[in-house]
Amino acid sequence: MRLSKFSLHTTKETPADAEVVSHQLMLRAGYIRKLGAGLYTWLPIGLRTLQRIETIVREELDRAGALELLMPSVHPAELWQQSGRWQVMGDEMLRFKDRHDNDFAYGPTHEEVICHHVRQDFRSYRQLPVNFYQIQTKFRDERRPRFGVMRSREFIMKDAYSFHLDASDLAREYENMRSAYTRIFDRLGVDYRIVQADSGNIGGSRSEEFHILAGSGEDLLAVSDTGPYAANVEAAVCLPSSSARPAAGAAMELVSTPGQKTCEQVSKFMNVALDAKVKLLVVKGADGGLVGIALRGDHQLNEVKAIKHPLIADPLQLAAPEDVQQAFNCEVGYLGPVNCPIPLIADHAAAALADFVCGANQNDHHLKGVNWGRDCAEPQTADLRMVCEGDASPDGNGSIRFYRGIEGGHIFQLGRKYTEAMDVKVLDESGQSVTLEMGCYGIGITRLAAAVIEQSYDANGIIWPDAIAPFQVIICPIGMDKSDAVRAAAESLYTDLSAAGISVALDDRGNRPGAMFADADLIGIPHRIVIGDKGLAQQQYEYKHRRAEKAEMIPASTAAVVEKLGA
RNA sequence: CGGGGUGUAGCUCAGCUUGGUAGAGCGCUUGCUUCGGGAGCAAGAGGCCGUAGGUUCGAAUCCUAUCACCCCGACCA
Repeated sequence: MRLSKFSLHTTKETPADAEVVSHQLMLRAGYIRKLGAGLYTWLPIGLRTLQRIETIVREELDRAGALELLMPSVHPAELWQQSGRWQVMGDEMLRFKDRHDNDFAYGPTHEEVICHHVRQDFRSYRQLPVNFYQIQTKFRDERRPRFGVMRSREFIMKDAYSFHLDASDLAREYENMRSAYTRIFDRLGVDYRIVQADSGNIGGSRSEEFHILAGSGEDLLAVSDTGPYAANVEAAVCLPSSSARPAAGAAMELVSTPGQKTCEQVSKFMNVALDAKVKLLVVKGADGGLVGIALRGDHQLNEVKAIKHPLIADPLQLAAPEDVQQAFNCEVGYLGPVNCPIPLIADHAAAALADFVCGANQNDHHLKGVNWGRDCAEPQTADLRMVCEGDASPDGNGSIRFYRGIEGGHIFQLGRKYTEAMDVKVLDESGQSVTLEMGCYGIGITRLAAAVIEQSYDANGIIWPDAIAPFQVIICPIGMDKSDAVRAAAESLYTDLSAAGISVALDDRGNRPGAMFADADLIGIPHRIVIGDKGLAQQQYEYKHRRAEKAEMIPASTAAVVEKLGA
């Protein structure tokens, strides 16, 4: 491509409303332009990178045996009403009416539509298993779009859906997709981790996320420092301590703690460590009443775990202060497990404490030297807390460290959640009607482009991995308009590389060298060839890799350039 | 959805407190000189100051409403 004809719009200044590096660089390098909140135009150079990502995804999914199709982005409401998600989805789903006053949604995901297709066309187990995918624009009306295309409202996603006669075949395909994703992320050339995940609203059993590690990532990952364990903190398991609870050593004692309501205040006031204290949260129970959750003072409640507990209401709701006052006859700051008037669940770590400090269920008072089983009932225990850095890894191998990640892919074994609601069945070998097992597998295409940049840039701009660069190599001729030799050499190299099927850009815009180099660095082309009279006099081109400190001279031949590109 | 902030030239912003009819840098056009890390000089083009009301002799500036966008939080197949 000749840059003089490529409509490349780079800028020196960073647009004011870009927070993260990838967003700033994509705007500056002319990859994207904002149309509205969470809405972006992909300019020609940006689209080239996007299409290269799509190509990798297509190649690996095709290789894994998935079939590409294309579903509508506009969905009739009936389908979503049938699955029950018309009500569940809330404002995140963009809804509108057509001229006949019928309800529609712009598809945020396609489980309903693919289920509809499969129930229409699939009759027999002989037609299974099957895995359909599409690469398509989705819309989710995010409450707060941000970080450019990392969290936009309209975005391009690869979504795949597989259907199976039984759970074991679903598990087989899940592994198949998992390795296809591994190949995709390997080919993208990024540092990523596969982490155990919560399946969220979409439901289902097993679920893993593919995260690109980056400090600006929105997700926190708990990763073992020496072992293979990795999980999104939402899903990270906290095991009970292996050592037995110490024996009670102190007598229970009432302490006056006027005005000391938070754990931090009490800890300071009584001069006890935060992790020697038990705090009590009160939430709505599944039966409509109140439930107490006991946590160690330094721990935080994990809401995802909490709502899965049978006694706790989903969604999680903190009890109103008036309701707590009524049940405990004291204020929220002084609650504790001793004489607790409501059902109580203790996190493993809180239940492992002895001689602990807690609220006395009496205003302006706490208790110290409290022991489970002696001063109050042995509690029902559960894993309810957020994992902490330094915790033992649940697989018994190493301890937990935190990383930030950008979710680039997510794979789920959905089971029958949707196929049951949507009535997706075939006849099996014995002529029995069977509800199918379903899996779904997503990759955020547009987000990946930004995520790669978050991991690969420097002060001068983007540094693309070869696999997804918009051009492999850029030719920068110095003084092309003045020197016939330079022009001839640049044109001939450009023609040769193009003919060899190499994706090449020729900067024939007539810019000064500094401007050319600055643009080449900013847009992130991995290889650069500079052609000038000085070098040509020695029969040499100058070669520089985008990551290299210094340029080097190579023989002025197409073969020498091709060799560099392959290296 | 709660809290905070910003809308002035293509971009980044100043001007607003104390009302008097609009500025800078970058970019763009033309010419000359330059030409290995975003060149210099000169001359230009470009803005109903987000929108609608109101106050005033007079509003970018004060008031009200509204819209858009950004940040923090909550939320997130």
